[in-house]
Amino acid sequence: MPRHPFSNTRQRIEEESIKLFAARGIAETSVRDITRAVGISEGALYRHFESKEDLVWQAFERNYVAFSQELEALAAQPPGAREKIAAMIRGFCKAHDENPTLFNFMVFVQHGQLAKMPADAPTPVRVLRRVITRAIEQHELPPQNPDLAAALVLGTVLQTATFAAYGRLDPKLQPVSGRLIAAAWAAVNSTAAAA
Amino acid sequence: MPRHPFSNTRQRIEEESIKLFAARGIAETSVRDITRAVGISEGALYRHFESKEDLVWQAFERNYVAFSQELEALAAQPPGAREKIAAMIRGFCKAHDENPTLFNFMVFVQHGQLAKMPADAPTPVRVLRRVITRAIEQHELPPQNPDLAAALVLGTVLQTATFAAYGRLDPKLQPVSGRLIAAAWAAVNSTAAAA
Amino acid sequence: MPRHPFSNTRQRIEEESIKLFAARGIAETSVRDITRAVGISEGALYRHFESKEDLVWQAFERNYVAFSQELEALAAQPPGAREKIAAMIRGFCKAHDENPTLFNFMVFVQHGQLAKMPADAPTPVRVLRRVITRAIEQHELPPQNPDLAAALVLGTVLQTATFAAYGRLDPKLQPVSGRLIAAAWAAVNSTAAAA
Amino acid sequence: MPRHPFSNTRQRIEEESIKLFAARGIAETSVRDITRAVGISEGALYRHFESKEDLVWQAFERNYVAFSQELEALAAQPPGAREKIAAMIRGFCKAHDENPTLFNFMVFVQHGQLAKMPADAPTPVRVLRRVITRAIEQHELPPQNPDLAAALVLGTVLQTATFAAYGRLDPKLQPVSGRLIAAAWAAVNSTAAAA
DNA sequence: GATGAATGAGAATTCATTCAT
DNA sequence: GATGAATGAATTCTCATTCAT
Repeated sequence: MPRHPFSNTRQRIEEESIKLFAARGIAETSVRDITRAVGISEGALYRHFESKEDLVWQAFERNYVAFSQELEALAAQPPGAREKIAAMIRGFCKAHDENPTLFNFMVFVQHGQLAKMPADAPTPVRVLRRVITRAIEQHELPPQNPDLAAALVLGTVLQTATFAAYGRLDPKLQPVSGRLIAAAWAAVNSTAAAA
Repeated sequence: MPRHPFSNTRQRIEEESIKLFAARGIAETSVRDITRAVGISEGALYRHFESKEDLVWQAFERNYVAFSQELEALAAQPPGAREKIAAMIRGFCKAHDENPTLFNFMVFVQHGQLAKMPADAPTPVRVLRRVITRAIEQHELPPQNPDLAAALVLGTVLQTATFAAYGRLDPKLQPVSGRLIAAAWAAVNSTAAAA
Repeated sequence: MPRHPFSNTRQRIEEESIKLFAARGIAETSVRDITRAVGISEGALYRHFESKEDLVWQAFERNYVAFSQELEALAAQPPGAREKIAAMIRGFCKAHDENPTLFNFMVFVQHGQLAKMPADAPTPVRVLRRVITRAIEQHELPPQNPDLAAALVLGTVLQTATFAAYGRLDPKLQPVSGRLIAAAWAAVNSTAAAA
Repeated sequence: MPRHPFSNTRQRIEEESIKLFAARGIAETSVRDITRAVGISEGALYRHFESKEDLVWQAFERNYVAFSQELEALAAQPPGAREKIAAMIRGFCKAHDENPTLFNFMVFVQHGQLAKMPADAPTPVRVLRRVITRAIEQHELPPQNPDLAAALVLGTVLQTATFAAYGRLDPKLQPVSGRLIAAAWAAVNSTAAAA
């Protein structure tokens, strides 16, 4: 599997794969579909990836790790919990708007790739959870299950992204990131009412 | 291969299909997998469903419509907007807890089945959106994009369900429904801060 | 295989089969197609026929023998060779016009049924050949290969029937039977020119 | 399973297909039969043809067009109507004798392929019909329905080919082409007797 | 690096036939 | 006589992967 610095074929395979995976799903995309989109022969793909599974993984892993690290960096900068969470939500929106296809692939289409991540790798959920746990410890947030709190924040962003993908909302999330931050912050600060 | 004289084969096919679809995905589940799980031959399935696609649709449609109608009924009863939304969230949690597999299939696994629903059929999203639109008109909620508000409510519930499916949260949602209601209500009442 | 005299189910199966066989071909017609056309269950067909193959054979044999015998009778009556051949051609046209579907099934669609006929059974070709052989012996026709002569007569009728089936000619053959007789008689009386 | 590096697999598939189609019929020949005859795997066939239907069509179309064009060329050369028809009949006989299997496939076995030919493509029937129409206009033939006349000529040749295929006549048609020409010419010059 | 024919396993589906009711 | 679910083999076709060139 040579990573030839002067060949962008590998890169193009990954890009086209992500497009097709996001549009139709992984199982519904054949190696033939991919190689045809790239403009290479079927055999050529196997110069760059060991298998289709490997291709899926590579396409996922690199981008997912990069995204997670970016979120991590964003969360590291500001001082308070609210600002950390706000920065992460803005990071989600920015990633989405810059490449909705990649965003949807990473978040919605990847099938079981998440389970292959090493247990200590940074992921958006883990980064978010850590910020929230710390905030609860520091009394910046009321005491609560940090996983549930993470779900509330994440749900705010991801369901909005889903609606955008379905055409039910504007394709751009950044214009509503302020609202999403306010909503998420309100949610994690809410207290259970009597059911 | 016994011929079960008093068993409803069609029903059993649907049930096993939903289990397998929810566990592995639709494309990843073969007709063979299904019929093996049911204990019939592959050909026998086609006595009950015209095609795999038809089976997916039948398994989805009936349950989805029933769920949507239940939500609709729940939203019709109480007077205020907050109580309507609370009733719906409780409905989501109840449906999830009663049959998480079916819930996950309907909400997360169905692939493109939603697009086959007639435009006027009730769906959870449409019911929720209608309640929210009305509430905004009646000044029970601040003025806002009703689709975005619907995403905030839905995201609260569905991301929690996702975390439950991943084992990151308790498998039962009903115990936290009060918290989800509070969070959703806080979210739709929040106001965008400066981004 | 009861041939119940008061049941016409068997008869209806044969009739619908012939229609379907003629329209689509034997291999292209399934038992299900047939039973649906008749309005009975799939299993019921096997009360009347041992197998699909048996059904094809039964549907062919009875009609083919009847047709052959009719031709034989027609050829027996008139005295001269020309009149015998004319009677047979008229018989072909009449059989065609009375039931084109049956005619096409017997002549064009039956696949290998002919080979199952016992070697001494009367068939249109054998009847025709015998008439011609006799005619040559009696010097009513010039000396020639009787099989080739039979082909010339038969080709005249059958190709016309083919064109009728394709809509290239009128669906009725009887109006042109006079012409067909003249053509066939001219053909068997022709002498090979230098090739 | 050897990979024949210098053999034209596509060509061999077509050839074996035609043999099998002519021997058993199209529906009665499975893809498996074909690929076994060729000595390749089933999947390999689909590298060369999109589907079995496509294979049938390709096998038919190319040969049929070639044959039709040859007939057209043969009919174009000689001056008189009789010579044109004679040339065509000789063309039929030559095509038959050179490759009876292909001839039978094109003429008798093809099922519905004819209907796929574009309306303006040359076919043997159209060529023959045109020659006859012209001959009638030029008073080289008595006035008559040109389609019926075409049937008379065609029937002469094709029924002879049928008898040859059934072993009822010599497998070679060219030796009797003179007789066929005389018979066909006599037929189209005959006048309807009283029926 | 690249090609594309070939493989072999497996996919969905059809179908003649059987059989408990 | 009739039903129709069930069978099991066969059919067409797809697909990830290999490999000679």
